[in-house]
Order: sequence, then structure tokens, then C-alpha cells
Amino acid sequence: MKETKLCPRLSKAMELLGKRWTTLILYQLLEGPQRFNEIESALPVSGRLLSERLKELEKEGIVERRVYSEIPIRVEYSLTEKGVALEGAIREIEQWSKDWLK
Amino acid sequence: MKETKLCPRLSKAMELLGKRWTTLILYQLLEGPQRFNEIESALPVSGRLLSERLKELEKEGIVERRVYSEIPIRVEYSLTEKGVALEGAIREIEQWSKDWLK
DNA sequence: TTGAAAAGTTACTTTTTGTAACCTAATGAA
DNA sequence: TTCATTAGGTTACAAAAAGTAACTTTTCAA
Repeated sequence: MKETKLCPRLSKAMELLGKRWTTLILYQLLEGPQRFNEIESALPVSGRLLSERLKELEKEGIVERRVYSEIPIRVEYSLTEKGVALEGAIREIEQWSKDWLK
Repeated sequence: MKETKLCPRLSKAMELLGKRWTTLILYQLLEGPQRFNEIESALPVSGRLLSERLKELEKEGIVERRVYSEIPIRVEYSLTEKGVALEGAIREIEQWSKDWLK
């Protein structure tokens, strides 16, 4: 990879948000905490990638994973404060898509 | 690919913006019209992908390509009205990255 | 004893990316 | 004349990421 004059934080942000499915997963979580299968059903993403993305987002402190030891087990994902802070950006994209696409 | 209840326009928006480099290229073009090599130097993206992305963005009416028949040839890329309309979203991401990353 | 549900994981194939070399045309230097 | 440079790409090939489907584990209910 080349060197760049680009702001490293924006660059990092785009490495996260610019990954396939990531922003749609966050959009989905804006609705409130959701279980793995709920997210999987709401989006055309496979379990493999959903699992991978949620792990990345958890590692970055954007999403929180909470396990409820019920039977059968229940796992809920929700946005952290850092994740909720992305709502403005996501809503802007949503609005743009309404104004300018098709 | 599975069926989904997801808004097809947001989905389409993320298919575009969620592609690697796309948003950084648009961010770069917010500075004003720029030549191919300028963009290539500003970002850690290769000529192959820059060319591919610019073509996609042009096809979507987000970026405009203008050729000046000088010697050597000059080609400038700029945002269309549709492209400029993304500024709000991009600035939100930029601000979030400043507030929350590292 | 068979089946179902939740939350993943594994194995394998297809697409995308990354990297580097190459192309064309014009100009200018040695 | 031959070589090098500039601009704006394209090609070929290897490496990484994504898509798909089958499989796993635990627990309970039929």
C-alpha cells in the first residue's frame, strides 16, 4: 500500500464502514438491539459474513454483544455510544438515496 | 442472494458507497475538479481500481469526466450535483472519525 | 429417536483487489 | 536518432475477500 496525505482517521473509518454489509448492519441495529438470526433475516447477508462483521464491530467498540443464558441461548447485539454516534451519517446516506436514486 | 425487506435504494446506495475507495475518491473530489493522476497520488489506490471506480461513478451520474485536448492530454473529474449532494454524509463520517477514532 | 431452534463454523468456489508491467501519443534532451 | 518523460490509462496474474451450502452443539419437546 502506498503512503498518503489522507487523514488517517477518515481512512480508518472508511476501512470499517466501507466494508460490504457493515453500514447496513449498523442501520439495522438503529432499530434497537437484535438477535443474530433477526439481523440475518433482515439483510441479504450470510451467517459467515454477519458473524465476521459483528466481531469486527465489537472489537472496534461500535457494537456490543450480550449473551442471555436461556434455553435456547439468546444473543443480542446493540449499538454502543460510539455506534449510535454514526446515526447522523447513516441517516444522511439514507436521505441521499431517497432524493437521488431511481 | 436472498430476498430482503430492506429499502432497495439504501441498499443500492451502500452497494456504491460501500465499495472500497469510492467514498475516499468522492471526498477527494469535494476539494474541486481533479485530474486522474492527482487523485491517484492523493489516495493509496492503484490506477486499475481508480479507473474502475471512476467509470462506475460516472455511469451513476455522480462524477463527470471532462477531456481537454491539450498536449499532453488533460482529463478532469468533478462531482455532479448528485455527487455534491453526498457532501453532508461524507462530512458526517469525517466528523465521527474525528470524534471517535484513536 | 427424531426433530427443531439458536448461533455460529467449516469447506469449497467465485469475485474482487492488489501489484507490476505495458501501451499510446507527443515532446524534448543527448 | 535514440532515449526518457508525461498523461491517462489497460493487461495479466497472484492474493484476499465474499458467496454458498452443509455441518456443529446444546437443549427440549413430540
